[in-house]
Amino acid sequence: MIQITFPDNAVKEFDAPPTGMDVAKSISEGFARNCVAMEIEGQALDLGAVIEKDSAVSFIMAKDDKGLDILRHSSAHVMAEAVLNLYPDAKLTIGPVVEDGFYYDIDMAPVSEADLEKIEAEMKKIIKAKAGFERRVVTRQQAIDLFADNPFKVELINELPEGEEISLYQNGKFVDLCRGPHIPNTGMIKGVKLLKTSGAYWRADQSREQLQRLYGISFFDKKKLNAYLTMIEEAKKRDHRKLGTRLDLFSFHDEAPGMPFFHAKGIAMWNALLDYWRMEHKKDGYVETKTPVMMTRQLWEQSGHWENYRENMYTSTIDDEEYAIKPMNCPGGMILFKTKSHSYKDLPHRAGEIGLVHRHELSGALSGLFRVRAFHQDDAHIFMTPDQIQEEVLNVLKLAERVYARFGLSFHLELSTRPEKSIGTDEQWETATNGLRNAIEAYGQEFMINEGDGAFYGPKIDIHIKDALGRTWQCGTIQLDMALPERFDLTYKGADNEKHRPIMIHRVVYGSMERFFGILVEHFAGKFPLWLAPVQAVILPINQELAPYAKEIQHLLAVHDIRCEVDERSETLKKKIREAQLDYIPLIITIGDKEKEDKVLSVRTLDGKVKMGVTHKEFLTKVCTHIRDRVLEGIEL
RNA sequence: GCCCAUGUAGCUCAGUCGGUAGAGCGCUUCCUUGGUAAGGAAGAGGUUCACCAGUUCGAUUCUGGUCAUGGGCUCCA
Repeated sequence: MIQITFPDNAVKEFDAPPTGMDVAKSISEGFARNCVAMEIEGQALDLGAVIEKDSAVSFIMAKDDKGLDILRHSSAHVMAEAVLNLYPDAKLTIGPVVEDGFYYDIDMAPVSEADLEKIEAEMKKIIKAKAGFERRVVTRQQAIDLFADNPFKVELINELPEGEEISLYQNGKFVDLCRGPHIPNTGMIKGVKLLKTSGAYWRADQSREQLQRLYGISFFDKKKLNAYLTMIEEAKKRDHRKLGTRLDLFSFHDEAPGMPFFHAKGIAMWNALLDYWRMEHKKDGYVETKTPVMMTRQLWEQSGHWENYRENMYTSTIDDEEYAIKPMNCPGGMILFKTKSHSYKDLPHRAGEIGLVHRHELSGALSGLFRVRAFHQDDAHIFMTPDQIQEEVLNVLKLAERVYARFGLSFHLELSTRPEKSIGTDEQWETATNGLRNAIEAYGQEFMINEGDGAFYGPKIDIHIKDALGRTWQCGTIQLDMALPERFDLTYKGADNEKHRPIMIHRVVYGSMERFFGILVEHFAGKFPLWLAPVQAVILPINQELAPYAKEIQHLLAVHDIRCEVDERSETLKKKIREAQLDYIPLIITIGDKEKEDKVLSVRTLDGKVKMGVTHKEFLTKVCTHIRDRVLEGIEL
């Protein structure tokens, strides 16, 4: 007699040791159909496993995250099987589940798009067979013998800790080394798609074998797959590189790889972002500073960058003296701090800098505005006494919250603590880490802790924003620095008339202006809020006689700080409207004789609605207020 | 930096099984003077197909290299 206890404490008895599937079916057939695996004493097991003794059992369902992971892991097996069917010489290595699907690293010839389709078709055959995954436990030697022709698997087997059960999973003829668990049968994979391939090194080690990584995604429900594919399509349509070209915002050129050229319209947006930034920072007591782009080697040696960041720095020799182009703003900030003596009464000292930095990123890492070699950080260095840490960090968090909310971005926080390789005393780290932790707790938002992920010079808080498609991006960061004040011997005079070492934080909110710009393009899909839109209004005269009057109106808007163009081409009104809509211009103003006579405007907004007979005064008041308040939503006239 | 793919007019792309290139949009001019998502016609535009070599009578097309872009890996004091 076996007693099974369910999560709700209900108990069921079985005459003979049941499998998980038996137990699931005893609840109902429908329930069993949605079961993926089960959990006993915190261990995930196949539904096919026999329960030998009285146990508390909970089921992992298709709707659970864990269930989806299991499905995807099984999908990786199916993909591996399909590859082996088509390419018998391929050697499998590892095939884990990742955030967005699964992959399998395989030692084989490079795979093309067409090959991917073939593999996917083969997978569908396997899925149709609805075969189960059979688990088998073997000895280490048996496993090694079985995978004798696959050095990768042998390496993995040899690394398995002594005493660990070595299990194999068989699906059809295909056998793979695997811990499990797996779905009851391949028929549960209702939607699967292979997405892309890439090279990857065995064990992520450049000196090891180059493998082919095949990426795929799968779902229990075909509709979910379609929704996912639609989301990818949507993301492609929003691609900031495409929109950046179409909306005439920025471009890249061979003459400066990884360094964007901003066009007039891009800079209009850029300046709107900066105006806003300056306003928020002034409110919070920041001053703005600027330090040189290029400074001597000596400075970088003092800061430690020459030793630790050299390979990413651009250097140059002038008049027999070595210089480096700054990859970070902090050393310049140190020099600025030292231009005068400081009293504890002046602290905290908040010095902002929109600093242009250059970092020589690997050529293969460059990607639109998201990964560039030259970018502007909305940096600031805050110098303070140790007991000001918590409040200052809290202030930065509140500032970041205001800024992100302005764009309709939510965010979450992650705290990174002391890494193995680090400088400073235990006591310093404790003060610093507690300061950050207390600040987040005072702020009152949940946060993740990344143990050991801090910089070697201090702990940090990273702020990850979430965009309109649900993608997250790390933008803001607040880093405590215990190294630079030491290296530059920064001091302030305390109330005790003694010299003290200030605590310093580096912080950014946008992060990289360029990257944030790119994120905004994708977040808004090019349809920017009015205050940010590169062209806020376009004026369309219905015929050419009205062009001079249209220009008068343009002038009227321009003196009210509205970014405005006139489309005086000899095209039909329909066509000009269509093009203005496709350029996502928030205000489309048509000018005819009526408007001229009555001194009114007809205004079409992005939603396609047209409001006729808006007086000039009414228009200017509403639009200027809307822009001044940086309203996220569309304007109602 | 590594693997794979791509690189043709300002933009999006077609094409040449090796015989010195085409479309749509955009641009210019003309006709149309239009009332809320594409009016019509003509024309210009490629130092000739990213760059440099090689094979060939002949290369944009084949081969090799370089550069750039994209996807990933890696890196991220």
